[in-house]
Amino acid sequence: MVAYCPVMSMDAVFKALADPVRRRLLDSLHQRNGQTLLELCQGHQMTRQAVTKHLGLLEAANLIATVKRGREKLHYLNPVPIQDIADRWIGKYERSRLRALGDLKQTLEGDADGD
Amino acid sequence: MVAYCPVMSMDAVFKALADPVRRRLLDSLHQRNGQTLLELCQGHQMTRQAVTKHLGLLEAANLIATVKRGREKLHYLNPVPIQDIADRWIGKYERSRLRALGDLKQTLEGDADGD
DNA sequence: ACAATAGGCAACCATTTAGTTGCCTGTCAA
DNA sequence: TTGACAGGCAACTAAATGGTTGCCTATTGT
Repeated sequence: MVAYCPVMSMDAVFKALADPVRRRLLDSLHQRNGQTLLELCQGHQMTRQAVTKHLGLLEAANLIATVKRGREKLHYLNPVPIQDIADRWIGKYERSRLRALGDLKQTLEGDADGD
Repeated sequence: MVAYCPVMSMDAVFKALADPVRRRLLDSLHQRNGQTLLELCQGHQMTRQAVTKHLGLLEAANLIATVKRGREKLHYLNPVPIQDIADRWIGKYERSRLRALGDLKQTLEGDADGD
């Protein structure tokens, strides 16, 4: 097995997820894994080549893995980087959830009254 | 209190998080909430105006809230949209974590042997 | 009153991005 | 073996992005 690099550029993952087309592609693979390029093009109002570029970004971010089978190419979802972001980045905001808005509330009150 | 709209364009949140500068700004507010614009500019190798634009995107995505106090502007982190994405989008990939790579493994084996 | 401070706004520029078209290669099936 | 199918690659275009400079307004402190 390939040793998984913990954060193969977290930035690439964030950037890859920034586009709605790419998120739809991931959603599509989530529904049915192992689709070919043409299958993934279904329902997207753009050329095959455009979809290829999006898939290239997803692959660069390690969000999908591909396998060639004969003349077609199968695409597989890799949810690990998403999980990684959830753990390493989102997690810390989760914890501070209540505190953050509390600070704002306190400032608003202090501005008017100082209580 | 303002009724919080569950998903005030999830796309805006993803796009806002796509830039490392904006993630650093959020991290900075996470460390010390309620900073002024000039405070947030500290350590960023760019003009105040550039930072203002980044903060504008973060505010549009509802990731920060601002309060004017005199001539300065205080910025407060709002972690709710991040939480929202974690719950509504990332969550479903978490669940399929094992299945996804399992599919790929099966294809690879099937390609060679069919076991 | 006035200089300094905090910030807003608009125009402009360079780079990146998202998409296109056109053409080429490799595989499969009749 | 040859035509159809799946996909790769490169050049080009339009629009979005990230940054700048220049100037303006409002607040503050002396």
